[in-house]
Amino acid sequence: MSDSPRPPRPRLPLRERKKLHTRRTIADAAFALAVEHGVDGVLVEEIAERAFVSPRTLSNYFPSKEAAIVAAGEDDLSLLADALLERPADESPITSLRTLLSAGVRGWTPDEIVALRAKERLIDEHPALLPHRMAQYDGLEDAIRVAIAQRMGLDPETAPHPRLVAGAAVSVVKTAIRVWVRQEGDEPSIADMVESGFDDLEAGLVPD
Amino acid sequence: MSDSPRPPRPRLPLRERKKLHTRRTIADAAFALAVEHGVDGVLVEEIAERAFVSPRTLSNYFPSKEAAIVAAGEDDLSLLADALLERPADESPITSLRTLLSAGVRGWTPDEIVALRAKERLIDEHPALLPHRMAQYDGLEDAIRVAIAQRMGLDPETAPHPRLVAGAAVSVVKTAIRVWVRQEGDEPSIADMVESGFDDLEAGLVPD
DNA sequence: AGTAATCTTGCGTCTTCGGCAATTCGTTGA
DNA sequence: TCAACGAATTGCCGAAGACGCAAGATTACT
Repeated sequence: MSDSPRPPRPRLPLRERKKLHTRRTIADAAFALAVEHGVDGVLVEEIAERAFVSPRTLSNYFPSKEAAIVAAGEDDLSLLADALLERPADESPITSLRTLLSAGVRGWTPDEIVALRAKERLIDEHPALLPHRMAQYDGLEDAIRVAIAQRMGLDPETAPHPRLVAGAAVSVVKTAIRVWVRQEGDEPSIADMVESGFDDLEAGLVPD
Repeated sequence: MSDSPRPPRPRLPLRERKKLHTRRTIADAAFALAVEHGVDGVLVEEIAERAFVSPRTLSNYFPSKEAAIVAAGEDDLSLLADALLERPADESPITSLRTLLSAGVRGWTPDEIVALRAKERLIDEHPALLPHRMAQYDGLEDAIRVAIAQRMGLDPETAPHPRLVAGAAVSVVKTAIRVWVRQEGDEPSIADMVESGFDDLEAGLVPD
């Protein structure tokens, strides 16, 4: 373990960090209240109050109550993108993604996992949330696509391959989460499911 | 061409057909007006009027103006599901999907293709529409997943494989559309792109 | 034909979304 | 350190939208 001179992680200016914090606070408040009272049982006013901002400010951060709720617990996509770019240049995209995504998932704390389950249940119960969660997955896909295209020296907009890889990888994560949420206990873990999902992908999706 | 005794396609009762028709009329009106005046340049009242229903009725069909706009031109998922179940039992899911999806896409009329391009542009310009389009793709994925699981005798809820296959197949379609919309001319066709997307998938998504 | 089930609609109400302008807070350069 | 600039927060307010409810119209069933 050499302490490699970590490329200068440009520390965010205070203003940006504050924005991030506000955004998270709002999302967490929205999510907690939604779990407690149901999606339509909570007013944006209440969410704003719990997050110590005005309703007007909440509007600046999220275009809708639903978007705020779903945004809770989302992890930072720029980190994933950075990590993707730092993988060995000769590694295949799928391998990079397998490594990073399964590690990322494995790194979730028990609290985060509990929250995830709650979030899934909430979404199942409130169809109005679903579009926003799907848009979130699409955002993840975007981040992956752009990073992969960059790694491969392709145009992120028009190259099909990075899009496919990103879409498939996101499907693996989505599948792992959805199946995991529906199963009885906590085993197999989400990370295990991500791994086997990638196995399936790399085998060309042939049944068994 | 033997006229195979097509399993009795249960003709929909009048009421259902009427509902379908209303739904389409509303969606088409919403889409047309949105293209013309922009998403926020059109009132639900105007959409309702053009679709010969009351605004209140529009609410019964769609939970939001955005959902109505995006619903325009969506094709019937039950048809795809039926078709999937009618494929030879020994065919692999991926092969079935390749066949049906590329045929489906190839069957789009020029008008539908023009509309598709307009729809994509509209969504690009109006981020509020994106979540709803994503939810649409998720609906397609659901239909595929359930049919595949049924074909394979698996539980649609908890079996990972059908979810993965469905997700990957939808990614192929999504990719084909998005790339096609961004390219200069109309060639290669969307159907060609679907085919090569499946090639890529079946090869395990290895780069070239 | 007559009854039951389902759709449509109008009305009223509550909520949300976002423009605008004033204020507060963070950043930057001297 | 301080001043000047840029950015975020907030209050106010109006325009729409979403939906419960109940009455009337339409379709389905026997």
